Amino acid sequence: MFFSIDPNNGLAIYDQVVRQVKFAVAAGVLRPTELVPSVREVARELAVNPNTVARAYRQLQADRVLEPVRGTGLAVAAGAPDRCRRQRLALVHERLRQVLREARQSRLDNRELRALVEAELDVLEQEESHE
Amino acid sequence: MFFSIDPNNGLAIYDQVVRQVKFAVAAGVLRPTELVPSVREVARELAVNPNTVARAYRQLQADRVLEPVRGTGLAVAAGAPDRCRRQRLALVHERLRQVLREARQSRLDNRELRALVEAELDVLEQEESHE
Amino acid sequence: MFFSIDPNNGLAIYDQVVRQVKFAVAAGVLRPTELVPSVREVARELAVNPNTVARAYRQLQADRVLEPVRGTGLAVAAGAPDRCRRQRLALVHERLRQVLREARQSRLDNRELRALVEAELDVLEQEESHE
Amino acid sequence: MFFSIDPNNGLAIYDQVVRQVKFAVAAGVLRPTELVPSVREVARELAVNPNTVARAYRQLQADRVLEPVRGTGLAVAAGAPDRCRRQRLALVHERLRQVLREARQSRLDNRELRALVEAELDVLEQEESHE
DNA sequence: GTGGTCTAGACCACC
DNA sequence: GTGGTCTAGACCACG
Repeated sequence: MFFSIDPNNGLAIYDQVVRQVKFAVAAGVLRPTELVPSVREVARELAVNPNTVARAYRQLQADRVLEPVRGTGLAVAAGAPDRCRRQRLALVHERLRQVLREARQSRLDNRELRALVEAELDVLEQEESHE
Repeated sequence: MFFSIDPNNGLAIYDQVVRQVKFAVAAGVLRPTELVPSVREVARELAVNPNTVARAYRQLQADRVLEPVRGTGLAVAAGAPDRCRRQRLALVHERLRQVLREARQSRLDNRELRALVEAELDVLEQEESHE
Repeated sequence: MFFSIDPNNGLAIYDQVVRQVKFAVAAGVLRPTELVPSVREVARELAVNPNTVARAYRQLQADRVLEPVRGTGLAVAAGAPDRCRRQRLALVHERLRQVLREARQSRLDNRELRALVEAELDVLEQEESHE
Repeated sequence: MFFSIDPNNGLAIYDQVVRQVKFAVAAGVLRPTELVPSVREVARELAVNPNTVARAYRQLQADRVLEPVRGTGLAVAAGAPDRCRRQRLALVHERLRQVLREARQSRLDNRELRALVEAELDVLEQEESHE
């Protein structure tokens, strides 16, 4: 599936779902008119309360990423990929900025920060290659 | 002064205070036996409720970074610099990892992520040179 | 219910709650995965401010006795019974030692102290049999 | 000297001083008309703020254990030994009861409690013989 | 409904 | 003046 949740992310679970759906749409993994998995299905897979998924889907409808198809479910909206692509960088940027800002308060200089980033990127790459 | 709070940090205010005190101790800005500014003083400067600062200071006592000097205030504990230095990297790492993990889910590759990081580092540097 | 508070205990209310939860877990009255009564419920029963109970529960989380179940409440943690059993004697010992130390300063000898203890134990037994 | 303070006693420092003076008077270590050491002297010996000792002495005057001798200092009052002897047991009893009450809540039975008390009495005896 | 955070303001003990 | 405790009540996120 598309989603993986980390309860200790700092981000609310419903927000993680929202963001990941947007990422999937931006990346073309989910295409316009395509149906997203049902609230219950996602809830089961993520071992999360259905209300939480429902809330994420509600948010995604408000953001015009999903739209209801009567009697069928929720589908990716027509203009969604564009909107999501535009948001994607901003979403990541925003969080990255907060973290780097704090890192600077901790008196780490740019060199040390770059090293940190590289170390983490390596970890991520390893995780991915193991899958 | 030492502290600056960002309400949209994702982190609770009391947690930001905790982290910044630890950073200050790790960096040697606050030295053992030195008194930290009083709850009321910090609360005034940050325009925050004294209870919020008190909670941060309570947490810092639990973490053995601060210790009470009866009727006088809170002082940096003896072994605190070591403990804080050891924690500093971990604290930053932790948050950085979460953000990068999400960034990868957004299907940005390492090259793009590095560009993002560099862009943000530049922004930070400019901010600092303007001060 | 589990808890009973004595405002003139010398101990802070939140601390009494902390200790009693630990005792209950040590005694097996509260078992792992079991939910503790909610902050609001305990607050109502003890006629105490919810924040006070919340503080106790926060402390118990820091001590890894309780752990959050998102949106559901707080549950007894897996390793908690062991931890609590190990702490139980120490907690009681600690307070007992302080009192006996003072009692000796009052120049009561061991014989008189034992008599005092026996007298109090009798009182307690009577109280309990009356219930 | 008469006094020894334990900052982690749970009891306020000034209260510990009050109680110990009463104990000393009850035991005849301090006799009527005898001068007690000056606030400054006690404060120095206990490494405590003079205001704290002053407060204790104020309390002791209110309790008619000490009385001022103009231009000289504070002396043990005439009826003080009787009053203190009567209070002594009550003071100790009170604290002992609280501790034992908590101990029972921790589900220790009388046998275990007696063992605890004996263990602590032994510790105290050793401490005293070492002095 | 749950806990988490924050605000506002009280009182106390200690220095 | 200091920190510690407690109360009262608000808002939010999550289920």
